[in-house]
Amino acid sequence: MQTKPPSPSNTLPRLGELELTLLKALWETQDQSAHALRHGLPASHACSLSTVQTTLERLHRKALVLREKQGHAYVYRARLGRSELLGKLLGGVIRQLHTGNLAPILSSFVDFADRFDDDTLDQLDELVQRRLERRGDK
Amino acid sequence: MQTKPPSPSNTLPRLGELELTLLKALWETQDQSAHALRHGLPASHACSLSTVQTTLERLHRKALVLREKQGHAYVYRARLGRSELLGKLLGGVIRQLHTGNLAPILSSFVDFADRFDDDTLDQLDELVQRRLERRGDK
DNA sequence: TGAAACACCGACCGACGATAGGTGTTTTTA
DNA sequence: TAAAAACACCTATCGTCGGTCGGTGTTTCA
Repeated sequence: MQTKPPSPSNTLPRLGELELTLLKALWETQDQSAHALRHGLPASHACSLSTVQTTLERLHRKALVLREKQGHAYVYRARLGRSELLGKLLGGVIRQLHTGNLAPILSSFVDFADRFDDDTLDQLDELVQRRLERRGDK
Repeated sequence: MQTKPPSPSNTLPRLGELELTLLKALWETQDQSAHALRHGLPASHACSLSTVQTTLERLHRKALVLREKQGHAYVYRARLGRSELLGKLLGGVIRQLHTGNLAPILSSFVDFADRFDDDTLDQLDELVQRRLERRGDK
């Protein structure tokens, strides 16, 4: 019946649907107010201003958005770019499952890329090559 | 005050700490009973047999483990390998964040690989090459 | 046949995301 | 300048989920 220190360890910053929607909106257009964000919401996520504000508050606590008083209202801005966040999340998932060597992870990802789309694997190849070259320069 | 159909859409099968621990144990040794699993638990996760059973039950509902009656007790087995699960989870995260084109995601991943370790990028290159070759065969 | 092992049910807790009303302060406007 | 609009901020409720067990009934076995 005892509740153990409720696992703060393993969890990666969980993102809800509205949080994600707002982040995406901020990636589209930086520096938006809660009001503006609310009106940019797809009809499927319509909700009150309060809800948007609370959610932005949470995002702020999670250090995923920055905000600044502009007049008497806040203006929000994503703190991480989409790719940076993605990197963080991928890292989180990977850290949960990897066991010392990364090979299975890399393999999974290549699998994923290959399955996703016909030329995704080529894109990946391209990126890796460029990265390898750049590294050679240093 | 209305609660909207609480987002069944975007979420990927969230995994708790104990769930993950049990899965890992099953990857180490297939076909274990709840009892055996319980005793294989690291001291930091010690808990009652009921807890292990409930958690396995959830894992079973999530289709992450298979089970089979052996005598009158169940014997559990991971349904997905570690890499398969990882692929699923990665796919989930990616699907949450991608916006039509995968380029930023691939780029993030290459970044990640490059930062992780000195030869991870080479490993990745190796895997991509092999995959490209295999594809050429077909 | 009695004890041990186990599945199954139900219960409770804390965390978290979504949702929103109310209050008070600031800004704008008529 | 006084009323109205826009906001931040606080608080509260709800649903879901993972973790944690106890109790009860059934199966197995010594």
